[in-house]
Amino acid sequence: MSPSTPPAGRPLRADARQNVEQILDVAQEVFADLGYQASIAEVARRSGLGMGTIYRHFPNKTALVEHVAVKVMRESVDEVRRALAEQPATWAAFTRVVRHMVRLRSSQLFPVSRGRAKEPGPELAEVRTRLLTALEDLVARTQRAGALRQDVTAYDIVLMLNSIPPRLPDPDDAGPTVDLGDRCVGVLLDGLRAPSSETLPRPAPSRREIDQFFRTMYGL
Amino acid sequence: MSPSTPPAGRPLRADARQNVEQILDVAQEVFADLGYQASIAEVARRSGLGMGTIYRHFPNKTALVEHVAVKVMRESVDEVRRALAEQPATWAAFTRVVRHMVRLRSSQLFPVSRGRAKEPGPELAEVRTRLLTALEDLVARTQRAGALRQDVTAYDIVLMLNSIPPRLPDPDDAGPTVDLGDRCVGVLLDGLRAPSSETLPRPAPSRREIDQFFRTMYGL
Amino acid sequence: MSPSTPPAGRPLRADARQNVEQILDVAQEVFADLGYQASIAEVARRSGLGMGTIYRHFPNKTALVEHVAVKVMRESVDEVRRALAEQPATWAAFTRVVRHMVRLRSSQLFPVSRGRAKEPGPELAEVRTRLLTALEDLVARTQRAGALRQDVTAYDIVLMLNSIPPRLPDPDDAGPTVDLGDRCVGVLLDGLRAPSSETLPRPAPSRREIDQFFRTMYGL
Amino acid sequence: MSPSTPPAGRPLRADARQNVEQILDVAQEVFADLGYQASIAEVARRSGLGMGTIYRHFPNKTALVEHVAVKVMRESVDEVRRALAEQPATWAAFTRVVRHMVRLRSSQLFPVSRGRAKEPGPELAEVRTRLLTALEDLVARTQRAGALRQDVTAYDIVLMLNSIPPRLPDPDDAGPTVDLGDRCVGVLLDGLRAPSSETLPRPAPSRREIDQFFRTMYGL
DNA sequence: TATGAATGAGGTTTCATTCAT
DNA sequence: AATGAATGAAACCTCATTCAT
Repeated sequence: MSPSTPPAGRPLRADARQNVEQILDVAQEVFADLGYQASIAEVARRSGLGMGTIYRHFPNKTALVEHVAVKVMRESVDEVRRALAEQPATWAAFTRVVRHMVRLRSSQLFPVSRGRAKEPGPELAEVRTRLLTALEDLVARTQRAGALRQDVTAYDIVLMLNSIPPRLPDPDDAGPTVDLGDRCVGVLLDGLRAPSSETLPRPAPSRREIDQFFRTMYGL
Repeated sequence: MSPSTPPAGRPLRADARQNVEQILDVAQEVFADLGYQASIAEVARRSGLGMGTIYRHFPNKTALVEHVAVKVMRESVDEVRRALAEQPATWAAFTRVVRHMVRLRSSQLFPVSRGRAKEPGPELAEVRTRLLTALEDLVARTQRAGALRQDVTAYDIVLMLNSIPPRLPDPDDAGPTVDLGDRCVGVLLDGLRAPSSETLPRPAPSRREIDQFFRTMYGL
Repeated sequence: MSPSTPPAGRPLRADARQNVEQILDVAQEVFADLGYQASIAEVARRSGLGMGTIYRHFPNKTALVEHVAVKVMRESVDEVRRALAEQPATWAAFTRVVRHMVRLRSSQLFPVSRGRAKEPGPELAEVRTRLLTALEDLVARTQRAGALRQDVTAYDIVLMLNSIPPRLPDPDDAGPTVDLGDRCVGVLLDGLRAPSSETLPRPAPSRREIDQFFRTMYGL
Repeated sequence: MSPSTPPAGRPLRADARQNVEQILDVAQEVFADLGYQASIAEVARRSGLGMGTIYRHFPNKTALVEHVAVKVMRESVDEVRRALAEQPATWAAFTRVVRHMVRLRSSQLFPVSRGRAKEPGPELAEVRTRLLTALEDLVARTQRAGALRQDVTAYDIVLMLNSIPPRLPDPDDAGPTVDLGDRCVGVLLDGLRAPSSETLPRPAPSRREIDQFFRTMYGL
C-alpha cells in the first residue's frame, strides 16, 4: 500500500525501465512548468506514452510526485556529499555547495501544492533524512572553522534554500529561463556568515517542523 | 471579461458591500488554510452565503483570488507608508517594517498555485506598483542613511520577503500555528545590513521580472 | 462518512426532493436492467439529469445502490406488516404474504454484484433487521397455527425468497416480462407446509450468515 | 468472432492443452471468489501464466467465462448420466442426484453478471441441451415411479437448482465456507415430492425461457 | 510460443460556473 | 438580490485487449 514502489518485485524489462526513467524526467519537467495540478494526461502526452503506462509504474499521482521529489533530493544529497569529501572546511566551500544546491533545485523545481497530504512514503522520508544529515555535517564543520554563524542549524539551511524562488520560465515561453534566486542567495549567504548581529528568535526548527513545512508547501 | 470588477458601476447597497467584505475575509482565510485549490463552495459554506452571491460579486474564481491578493497587498502598502511617515531613516526602522510585512503576509498567506495565469488585472498591477514605490522610498532612505547595503533594490526586497516560508498550520490541526519564517528573516536582515561582502550577481530584477515571478508563483 | 445520507441536514427544496425520488426510481430500473455495473452516466441519461446532480445527492455509487436496496426492502417490510395486521394466522395468509413479497422483489429486482463490499450502512442494516423481525412474527404465528413446518425460521425464508429468480425482461426487449419464479414459489410453499418429511441439515442461518449472504450476492 | 473456440483447428500440443486446463481451473476459482468482474490479470497471476497466454487460448473474456460455464455444466451432466445408469427410479435416487448437483454448483459457483449478453456459443447451447435432456430422463422416470409431483418438468428443476444460494466464502476470509443452500434444498425436495397440494401457475418454462434466464442471470 | 508492458476507452468523481426558484 | 441545485467538462484510475520482445 505504500505509495512509493515502482521498482517492486523482479527487475523490469529493459524498455520498461527506460520508460520509468522517461516518465520521471517528463513528470519533473511538467510539474515544474505547470505545477502539481498538471494532469497525468499531460505527462502522458509529453512523454508519448499512454496514461495506462504511467499508472502501471506508479499506482497513483501522489506516488509519481513523490518519486520526482525523491529524485530531485537525491541529486542534492549527492552534491553535498561530494562537497564534503572534496572540499576543505572553508567559507568558500560552504558557499559553493549552497549555490550548487540552489541551482539544482532551481532548474528542477518541483511541485508546489498546499492541501493536506498523507504521511510521506518511506523513501521520501529517507532521502530527506539523508539530506539533513549531510547538511548537518557541512554546517558543523563550517561552524567549527568559524566561518558560519553559530546559531543556525542544518534545518534552518534546508528551510531557507527551499524558499529561494525557483528559476522561472521565460515569459516568451521559449528561450532561456530567468533566475531571480541568485541574488537572494547572495544576501542569505552574507547573513549566514559569521559574525552575526541579529539574534535569531525561537529554537531552530525541529525535524517535525521541517516535515510539516514540506507537507504544507509541497504536499509531500 | 476583465477579471477584476466587483465594485463596478454604481455604489453597492450597504448590505451588499458588507457581503463583499465578508467574502474577501473568508476567502483569504480559506485560501490560507486550504490553498488556492480550495473550492468556492467552501468559501460559501464558511461565509454562510450562497455560491450565487459570491459569483454575483466576482465574475469567477480568478477574480476572487486577485481581490484577496489586492487586499493583502494594500495592507502591506499601508504599513510601509506608515513607517515612512513616522519613523526615522534608521536600520531599526527598516527592520521593523520588514518584520511587520512578513508577519502580515505570513498570517494571511495567500494561494500558491503555479500554472499559466493571464495578465493580472489593473487593480492588482496598481497596488503592486504602489507597494514597489513605497518600498523604493524605504530602501532609498535607508541606504542613504548607510544602514542598508547599496546593491539591493526594492525589487530584491519584495522578492526576498515573498520567499520567506509562511506560517504553517499546526500539525495537530487546531491550536496555534508554527512560524518558521522568523529565523529566516533574521538571517536575511543580517545579509541586508551594510556593509556587505558577497557580490550580488546579475542586475537587480526588473518590474517585468517581478510580475513574472508573481504570475508563476501565485498565478497572479 | 456513512455512505447512506442523502436526506442529511435541512429539508431539501421541493424540486430537489423530486429529483432524489426520480434518481432512486431510475436507478432501481437501471440496476434491474443492466445490473450493478451499470454506469452512473446511464442513470443520468435515463433520468434526464446531469451526473453531477446524482453525485450531489449521493456521495458515491455505493451509496446510491444502498439507497435503492433500502427502498426495495422497505416496501417488503410494509407488506409483511400489513399482512400481520389484517390477516388471520392461516396457511392461506402466509401464502399470500410470501407470494406478494416475491412479486415485489421480482419486479424491483436489485443489483447482483459479487465482490467484496464494505459493511452495509446503518440504514440498510436497520431495514434488514426490521424485515427479519416482521418475518419472525409471521413465521411464529403460522407455526403456532400448525400450518408451517416447525424446523424453518424467518432467516430460512428470507434466504429462499431472495433466491427465487426475478422477473426477466422479455427477450424482445419491449413488452411484458417473463416471471419464472411463480412456479418455484409454488413448490417452495409445498415444501414449507406442515407436515414435512425431509430433515433439514445444520442449524438455521444466523443473522451473521444472512448478512454474509447479502454481502456476497448483492455486494450489500 | 465466435466467442467459443479455444480448441479449434489442429489438436494442441501437450503443454498447451495443459495450459488450457489450468486456465479453466484457475478461472473457475477466481470467478467463484471475486465474481465475473475479476480481471484477467488476476487469473494470469494466480495461474502463473502471462495474460497473453490466456488470450492465445480464449479470444476474449466472455469466451473464457463461457468455457468455465461449459466445464461446470459438463460435470453436472455426467453426474445425472451416472445416476441414471446406476440407480433405480426411486425418490431416494432423485434426491441423491439433486443434492449432488447442488453441491457441484455450490462449490464451483460461476459468475453472476447481468447485462445484455450475446447469444451463447454453440458449445454452451449444446451442454445445456444435454443437461436438460438428461434431467428430462430423470424427471420422467421418477414421475413414472410416482415419487415426483407430476406438474413439474426438467426445466423447472434446472431453474430451481440454479436458484439455490451458493456456498459463501467465510467472512473471516480464509477457512471453510458456509453452505446456506442445504436447508433450501431440503425444503425444495419436500415441495417436489408427490403428492402436491399447491397448484403451479402458468405453463412450465420453455427452452427459450431457460436460455433467457441464463442470459439474464449469468450473462451466458 | 509465452510474456507482460503498453494502450486507450470508459467509469467514477470533483468543481467552476450557470440558472431556476 | 440571494440561494443552492443542476450542469458538464475534466481529472483520476481500471482493465480488456493488443503487440513488441
